[in-house]
Amino acid sequence: MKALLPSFESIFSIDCVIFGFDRGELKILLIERNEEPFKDWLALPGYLVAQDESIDDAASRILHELTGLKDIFMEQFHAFGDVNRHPQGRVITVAYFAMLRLNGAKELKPLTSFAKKAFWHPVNNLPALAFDHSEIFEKALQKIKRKITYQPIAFELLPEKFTLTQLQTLYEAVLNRKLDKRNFRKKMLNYGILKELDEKQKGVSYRAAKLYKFDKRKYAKLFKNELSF
Amino acid sequence: MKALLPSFESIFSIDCVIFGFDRGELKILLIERNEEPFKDWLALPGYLVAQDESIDDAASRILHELTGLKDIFMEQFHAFGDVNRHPQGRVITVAYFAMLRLNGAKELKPLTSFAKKAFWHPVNNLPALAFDHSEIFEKALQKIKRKITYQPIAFELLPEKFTLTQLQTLYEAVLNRKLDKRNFRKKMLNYGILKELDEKQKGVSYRAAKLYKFDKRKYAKLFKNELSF
DNA sequence: TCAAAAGTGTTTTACCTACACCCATGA
DNA sequence: TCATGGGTGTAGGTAAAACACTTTTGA
Repeated sequence: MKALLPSFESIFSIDCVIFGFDRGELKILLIERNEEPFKDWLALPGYLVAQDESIDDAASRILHELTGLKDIFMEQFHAFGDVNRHPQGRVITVAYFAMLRLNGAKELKPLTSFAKKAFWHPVNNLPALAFDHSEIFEKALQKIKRKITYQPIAFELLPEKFTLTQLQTLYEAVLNRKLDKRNFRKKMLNYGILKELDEKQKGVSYRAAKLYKFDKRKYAKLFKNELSF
Repeated sequence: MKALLPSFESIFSIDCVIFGFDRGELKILLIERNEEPFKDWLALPGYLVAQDESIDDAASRILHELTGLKDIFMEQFHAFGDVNRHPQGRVITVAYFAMLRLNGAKELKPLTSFAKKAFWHPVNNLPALAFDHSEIFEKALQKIKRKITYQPIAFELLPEKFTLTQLQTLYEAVLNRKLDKRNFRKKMLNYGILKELDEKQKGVSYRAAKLYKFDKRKYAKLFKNELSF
């Protein structure tokens, strides 16, 4: 029966919007393309999916090959399928996003010649990007803005130990507005998902702040309960 | 330059999860397939996308051709791309959902022979579906459960004029639990997005309830403001 | 007059918001 | 000793949750 039917192959791609947070600034990961179309343009890390890999697997592989980053948990957020989004024909793309801590020297090094280089760029003043990647980026930004208000995804962006001020700065960067310090701290501590450490910041020329850790165990418990109506 | 590059065609599909609400029961729209693979199976309305149509356009066309329904606003919610989800080869699918009022005789009539028929089926006790459609349906259900708590999508499912009890029954069906009548009414009326009509229910053998309309103008104003942190 | 659903208020508790000053530290 | 960010409390308003009885209507 199957033999009577045609057999399909498909061309489609994955694009990744990877957010990082560094010295108070929200950034995303870009590559410089080394192949047509859009050779030499800046673009989101993205490439075609192989016939024998699931889209989730493809996302991990592509990110790794183009940037050197591994074991990043990405979440799918939208498929982009305008007819002319790719100059060579019909290629839809499935977009993923992730949040990533930039604690120091996570090296960015493309493993293929498809990308000349990979680098972090502040989300403000992004240059024009290849394909419809600017649109994809905007949609991802909207997504995390919303998501950060009901899930503590922010912790992915910080080093393991962080101060409340760092956490607040991050929220302010994502939401793009100032928050009240006292209210912010109260609310965060009330969630009960922070572990206070017996440790303080070091190497600052002012009063050292307490360090905190994100308590994944408590978080899991908290968010098992569905949102209330 | 372009001529040097290969030109792509792609095979991929759209599947639609259409929710309806009828006499206190949440339902979805299914078709009975008339073609291989999965001939004679029940499935979500879905088909392959043409090369020259965007995925949003394809979703509308496919729903129309398989069920006769037109001008339904659908929202994309997820792409499914496991390697073996389609027995004929690599076919990823982009899934859309919509909520729809079933006020009486919206006729379901496939325009192509691809579907033998289209019909509504209660979401409880769904039979096995073709491909990975059960998984797609589950994801859509999760999606609207969450969405109904922060956006009044429920109104799409009700007739233009409805009673507060009907509205509550709908929320209870989607969320799958009982809600407090007084709190529900207070909350709904407080949103200010309901217009009270000078009309009452007819043909019931008990005290007739007031009818309400959804006030789209006020709703638009309310939800322009972003969620507060 | 009965059955069935409509309709209605209060209290308690939790959370949000706005707002300003002293403290600890290293340079 | 000074500059810098760390750290703290309160009052008022709003919304959520819990909870039970009376009213209206048609059969």
